[in-house]
Amino acid sequence: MARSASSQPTEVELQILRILWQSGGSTAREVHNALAAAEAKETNYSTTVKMLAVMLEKGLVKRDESASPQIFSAATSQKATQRRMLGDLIDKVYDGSALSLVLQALSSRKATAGELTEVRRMLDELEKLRQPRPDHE
Amino acid sequence: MARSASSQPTEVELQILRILWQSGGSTAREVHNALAAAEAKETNYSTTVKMLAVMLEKGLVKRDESASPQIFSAATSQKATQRRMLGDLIDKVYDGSALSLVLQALSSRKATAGELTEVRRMLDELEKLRQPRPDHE
DNA sequence: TTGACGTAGCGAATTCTTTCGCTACACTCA
DNA sequence: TGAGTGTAGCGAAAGAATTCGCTACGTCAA
Repeated sequence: MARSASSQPTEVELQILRILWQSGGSTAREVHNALAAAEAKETNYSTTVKMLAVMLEKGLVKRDESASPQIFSAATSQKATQRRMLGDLIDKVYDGSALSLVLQALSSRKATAGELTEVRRMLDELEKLRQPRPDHE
Repeated sequence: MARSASSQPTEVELQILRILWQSGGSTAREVHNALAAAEAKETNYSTTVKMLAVMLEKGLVKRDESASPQIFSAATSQKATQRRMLGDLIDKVYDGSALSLVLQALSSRKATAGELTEVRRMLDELEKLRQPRPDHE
């Protein structure tokens, strides 16, 4: 039976997901090579295949079996995964305060002027959105 | 020998750290109670003690043995841990782009007007800081 | 056909985290 | 003093994630 994908993807799973997000879809061999290239990871090819099998069982990846060799791709978008993991971090490490996370992200990593401008633009947009509906559940 | 604290604190370790950050220092019993209160965690008291021992070995917590009962406290500040974990998330899930994390944090969790103002203030400050030293490593 | 090479998959070993049972020791108070 | 209560610690079980060895099967070229 498929294991539940209850919690966050693990370390290695995340590495694989990143590869798949970037490529859009890869064979096991391609994933393995990318993995080896990215990290100093010197794992066996069958380890990669096993990880893909586990992830398939968990529902983290999809597989096109009609293709040969089979093509794996991420089951969830990068955005959705980011959102989930971000929310998790906020809850667990920032006591639920998105604000303090944002402030820390802004201050700790030095942003370029262009990036700051971008953030301002986002702020403007958010405040525009607030006007029409001053209060909603 | 002390295990290396190479990677991130694990799930339970983080829960314990949160308790210690909040209290500033607690006995094993206090940690255990807080743990039980926070989660529906119904773990044995000796499990908590063991976790503290493991975390001590990893260097995640400090212990005042002169006190009785002993007092445990976090070895690293919440801020420092936040910074490390945030950096980690940015690297691993946001391809190193702090900007896109910030934008997503702002857009996905609806912020209050006050919070948005706060972010603006931070932006102002950051841009002020940029002026005097237009470029530095 | 058959040998070389690559993909696919299973089961089990290894490693790390989380859990607990059991023991020892200190302290208190009737 | 000694029964009761609580802290401290050890070693090992249970669980989860990661790794690999070995086998089966397809394809392709000599």
